Amino acid sequence: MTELTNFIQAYFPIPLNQVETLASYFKYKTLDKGDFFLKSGSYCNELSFILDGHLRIFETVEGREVTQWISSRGDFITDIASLVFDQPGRRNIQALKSVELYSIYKEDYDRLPLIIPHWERIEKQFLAKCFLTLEDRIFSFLSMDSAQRFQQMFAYKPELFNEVPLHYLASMLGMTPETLSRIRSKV
Amino acid sequence: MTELTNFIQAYFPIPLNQVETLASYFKYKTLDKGDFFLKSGSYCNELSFILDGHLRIFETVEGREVTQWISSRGDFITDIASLVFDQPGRRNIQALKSVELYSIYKEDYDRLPLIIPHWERIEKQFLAKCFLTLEDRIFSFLSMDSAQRFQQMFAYKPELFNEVPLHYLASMLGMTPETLSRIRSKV
DNA sequence: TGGTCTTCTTGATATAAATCAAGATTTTAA
DNA sequence: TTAAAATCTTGATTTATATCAAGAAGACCA
Repeated sequence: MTELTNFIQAYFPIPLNQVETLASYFKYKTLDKGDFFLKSGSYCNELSFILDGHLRIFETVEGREVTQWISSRGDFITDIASLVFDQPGRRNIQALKSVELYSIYKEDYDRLPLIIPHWERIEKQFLAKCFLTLEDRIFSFLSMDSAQRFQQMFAYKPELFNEVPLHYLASMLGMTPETLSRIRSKV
Repeated sequence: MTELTNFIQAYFPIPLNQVETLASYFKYKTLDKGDFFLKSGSYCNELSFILDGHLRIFETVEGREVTQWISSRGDFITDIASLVFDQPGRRNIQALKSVELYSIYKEDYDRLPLIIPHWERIEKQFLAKCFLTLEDRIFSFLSMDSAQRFQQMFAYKPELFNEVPLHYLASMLGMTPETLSRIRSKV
């Protein structure tokens, strides 16, 4: 369980004893390659922490799959529309390899404000950080060409490019697999 | 002041008497055309509500201005990095016409959790909604061409296209003014 | 009022990236 | 172990969009 507590500490600025308390609500589980963490339209009733493996967030648009993001070891994964607003999940989330997770389920998650002091504030700050990250990603589409977006992503998460089929990464970067291949061959 | 309370009610699900309390912290101010609400690198110490006019959020990249977003009547405006994390503002925010605002300043803003019950939760939900909006915008760059992005934006905020110079909108949509002009001429 | 600046459009051309196609390599599964 | 499927690359071609250029219309101002 120590790995989980380390990750929690990295994300949430709370005292050590509360880290332990928070960690105690998370339950270990695994997904096999191809399993769905969430299917679009279903409810997502968990917030999960990825211990190992990759989860692809995607949607099918006019017959082709558009990959929004790939989450990996050290990332949290959930569907905000479900978890925060009790709405149907907006995207598919599928394991690209076998995945190890620690999950807190909605029943426990909803009681965290009563258990962890200032939980709502901590969560607000967590969401604010996500907001800044998404803003930067939008800005990258407004200001960079394909090669620059590749370089930025490669600098940010180099291991992805070994561990995940490249056509998913191409989609996530807003380009075709052929374009990504040609960009890579020039470096 | 009733307009402000209406807008607050639309955004924040709190009882009427608290709406009044919250509204009492906001101060009216105006900006002239061309004035900066925020300059990149400076601290933004206010959360503001736009009563009238348009504010353009942009950054200069390699000599050219990239417009990230244009906020209008009914929108909130601030810099999250400053307001939440006390960091320098990330973008320029400039009035495109004369603008009327109601602003709450950081000193008061920071005390809201003590004044408005469940304020942190309300704010968390507000940020979660922003998160979903930004996600959708990212998805539009992954799945749509220029004409589709134009149509989506035109359906969402048609009045913008009368009231704001089109080259700013083009930049915000990730295309050149010429491309936007040609797309428009086909409709 | 006239003149300058900004905005917007339109045409010609260039460029980035998509599409189509095929082959090579690797992975998966029977 | 082998066949099938998935992945990745490379080349040829097409398409979407950017760039360059010029002119028209409107806004702003001295």
